[in-house]
Formats: sequence, structure tokens, C-alpha cells
Amino acid sequence: MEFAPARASCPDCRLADLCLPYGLHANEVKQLARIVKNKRLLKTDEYLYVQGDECQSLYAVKSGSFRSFIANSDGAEQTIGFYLPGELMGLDSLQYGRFTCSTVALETGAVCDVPLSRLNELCTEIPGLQIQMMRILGKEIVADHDKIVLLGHRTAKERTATFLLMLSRRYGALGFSNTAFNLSMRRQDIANFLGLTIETVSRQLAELNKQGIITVKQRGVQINDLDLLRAIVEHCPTQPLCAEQPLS
Amino acid sequence: MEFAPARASCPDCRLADLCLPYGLHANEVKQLARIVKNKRLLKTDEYLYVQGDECQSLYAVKSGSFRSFIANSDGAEQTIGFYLPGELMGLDSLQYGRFTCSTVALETGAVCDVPLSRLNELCTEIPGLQIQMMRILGKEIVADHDKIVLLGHRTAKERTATFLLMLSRRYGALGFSNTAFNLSMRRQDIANFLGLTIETVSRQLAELNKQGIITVKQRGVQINDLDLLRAIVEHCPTQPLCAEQPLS
DNA sequence: CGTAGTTTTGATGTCAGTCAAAATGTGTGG
DNA sequence: CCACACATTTTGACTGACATCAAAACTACG
Repeated sequence: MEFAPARASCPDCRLADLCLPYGLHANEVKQLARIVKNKRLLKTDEYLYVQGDECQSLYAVKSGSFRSFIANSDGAEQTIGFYLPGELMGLDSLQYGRFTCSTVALETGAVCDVPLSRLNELCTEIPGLQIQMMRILGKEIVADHDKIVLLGHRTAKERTATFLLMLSRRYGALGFSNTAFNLSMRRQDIANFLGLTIETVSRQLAELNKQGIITVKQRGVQINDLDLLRAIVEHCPTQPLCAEQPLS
Repeated sequence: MEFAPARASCPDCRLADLCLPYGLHANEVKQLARIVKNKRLLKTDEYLYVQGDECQSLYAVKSGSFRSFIANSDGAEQTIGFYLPGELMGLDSLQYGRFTCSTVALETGAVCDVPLSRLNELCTEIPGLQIQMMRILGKEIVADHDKIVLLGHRTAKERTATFLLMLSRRYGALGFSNTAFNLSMRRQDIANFLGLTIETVSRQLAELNKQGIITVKQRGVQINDLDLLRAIVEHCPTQPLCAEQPLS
């Protein structure tokens, strides 16, 4: 999903209010922009970083979408999450300075490279930036908690519906349609993320399609009845994956 | 689990190197100690805070243990995690300033109250404290990722073994035995955390007991063969719930 | 148009959930 | 110290949702 020209710097970036600059004054945003370097371009299936790599920078999604996952010694993967424009990747590295998961591009995309040492320095100079980092980290934690709830005691149907609502909300927050979008990930990625098999995901999507709640055709998804979809996850916590709301 | 006198302040606290003061100079620890107030005592089943409450403070476990969970409108719960001494609770509130989960004492315990506004101020004054906050937040995220892996594609036996290893590691890091300990949570809490039922957890523990790998008697657990227990989770990511290692 | 990758559909098996009851533990008052 | 009530844990029999295995249909790309 193309959103903003990859060359646009923080002060001109349409994603600024969803990203690190949120809440900063114009001159502070300029300071931040000075440390952000090398807007890196990635092709489909290209790795942004690999589990175990030393972390020099965090990465903000400029365009495209990404998948992060943890692999075990057998090569078996667990998808941890998907990243859309405006979201910050690599926060898991803050503990030891190494990435604990790998991140790969689901489609052609671009990221902003935010050097960690410079970011830490700037956080002491700009209190608002430190606050915003805390907000973003809190958001990541809440999103992860929502995933724990998702995987804990949900049926295949509830998981599938929750997944669609999660994307709907996030696309909407980005200014796109929240009822019609293309999935950038394969069925295998969705299934793995939801703790299911591709067959089960396929069957659940087929049934939602048959009931008329959604219309699926390969990667294309149209939500025909958001309320019915929400009703499926009704007996869910507070709100489905609420961490995807814009910061406010 | 009693660990240190509840009245001990940061500079004298045995948990300091597992908690916020890690990596700070003596005078910085004193500054931190000045903002930490009201060491609060809680009895079994007493709530520390409730989902939706406005967050004024983060809480560090001084003694005892705690369970945090998310409840939905039906009252159904998903346990998000357990907290042992030295761990910081309430990090999920950093996004919007409200707790997104509830936290309850599993036994008599004490917490240190760390006012959030003062902590933020101090983070700009003491760069090392800001770094340590980032480390703690990164640790929380990695721990949550491990839980996602745990719930994603694991069998009941693997989940149960992982749970025991997780506690073993954390008790060990605290200076206690990593092979003999008492569970402070009920079977219901374990089952809920692992995305299983109490019957299944009971059966899995019974089988591990029958195989001689562990000896369970109600709340008491003795691990007779750590390697066999690890072998059960062998085909797992990197290391089981590695986020529970001490910061180093 | 042909090959490889992805998704869908169908038939069967199994692990964990559900229902039910017994066993064990915990606390209270006499 | 015992008796009783209540909560927690264990054990057993049965069921069901999702996984597994297998093959067909669809898509994409050279």
C-alpha cells in the first residue's frame, strides 16, 4: 500500500501523527528528522532484519507492510504480528540490543531508519519525544496482550473475524477504506498468526463469505456487514485489538 | 514469597539489580528512592488496580506474587501473566494512561509505588534510568512474544512444561531453588494462562509426575529432571520464555 | 500455454474440551 | 481435636472442533 512519497521527511510526512513525531513542536520534529536516515526500500520477501542481529536502529514503516515472526531451531515459525505504515518495528530489541524476531516485507515497501543511540540522546533533550516513545511502547504491549487474548480461548471463527476487524480498524485509521482492502499476506501467514492451519482459515473465510458477511476473492476482502462481524467477537475483551487506534 | 523487608528503600533493596535501579550510580539510586512512595501491602485476592482505572503509578513487586488478566463484558478472563519480585507492573497503561488489565495478589505481598509523572521527569535527568526503562519495556515485549509463541502452536504437554520452566528460571534468578518451589497460583489460573482447562493441566501434571520428571503435590512442585522437561519444549523458539533472565 | 505456487474442498483422525463424580484439602465453630 | 461445609483438584467417560492427509481448482508468471 503506497501512502506517502518515500523521500518525504518527518515534517512533511502524512504519517507523522501516527508515528514518532506525534505531539512534538515543529522545531522538535525537525530535530528528529535530522537523525532519521537512509529511507530503505525493500522488495517482497526481503528481510529487514533477522532474529539475533544486533540492533542499531528502529524502523518505521513508510509504505508497504511487514510480517515479524519467531523461528525455532526446527525452522518452525510463529508469526508475531503485521506492521502497517506509521508503525515502529524492532521494539523487542530494546532489552538486549538484539532482535528477537525476524521481519520481512510482504510487498514492496519503504522504512525510515531511526538510529537507536541518537534516538536515546534526543529523548533526554525532548521530553515530548520520550513521552511519545513510552506511548508507542505501551501501545505495543497492549497490542501483544490483545494477541494473547486472541490465542488464549477463541474459536477459529472468532479468531478469523477478529483478524479482519483488526485490519479494518488499522486501514481506517490510515485513511483507507475500512470495509474493502487487499490482504498483503498469504493464507499461510494469517493461519500461522492465528494459531490455526491454512485449511481452517480458508474454511472460515468461505463460511463468512457464504453467510454474506464478507466477500472474499483471493487477496481481496470486502466487509459487507461490520456489525455482524463484530457480533462474532462480541464476547471479547473491551474492544478487539484496541491498540490499533490512533494515539490521541 | 518473602524476599526483602518491605520497608527497605531502593539503595538497600536486594532486588535493586532486577528492578529500576539497575545500572544507576549510588546517588542516582537515591534520587529514584526519593520519588518511590507508600510501599503498599496487599492480602491474597486483593486488587492492586482494575482494568480501566486511571494510572498514576507503576508498581514494582517487593514481595509476594501477582496475576494480571483481561476480562470481557461477560466476565470471562484471560490471564496475561504472573509477576514475581523485582518486576514492574502496569506498563500497559503507558499508551493512554489507563490500565488495560486488572492485577490481583496471589498471596500476601508488597509493592513499591512509582509515580509516573515523577518517573518521567527523572528519566530526562538520569539518562541511565531512561535506558533502563527502555530495557524493562523491551523485556516485557519479548516476554509477551514468548507467550504468543506458547499459545500459538503448542500442545498441552509443551505448554505445561514451558510454564514450569518459566517459573524455574525466574525463581532461580531471584536466588531461590529452580527445582523446588510452591505454586502461588491455583490450577484455574495456570489453565487460563495456558489457554487450557483445569482438567487438562491436572492431567498433564499428573503424567509428568507419573513419568518421574516432576513430583507434584498440590501447590508443591519439585523438578526431578530439568533436562527431560526441557526436552519436551525442545522444538521451541530460541529459549523458553527467555525474557525471564536477569538483565545483564 | 505450461509449470510452480497458492488456495479451496473433502474425508478422516485426534487432542483437548465438556460433563460428571470422586477425592482431597481448607477453614470454621463446637 | 473433631465435625461439617465448601473450595480445589483429580480422575473417568464421552464429544467435538480443529488438524491432518489428500486431491482438485485456481492464479501467476515466464
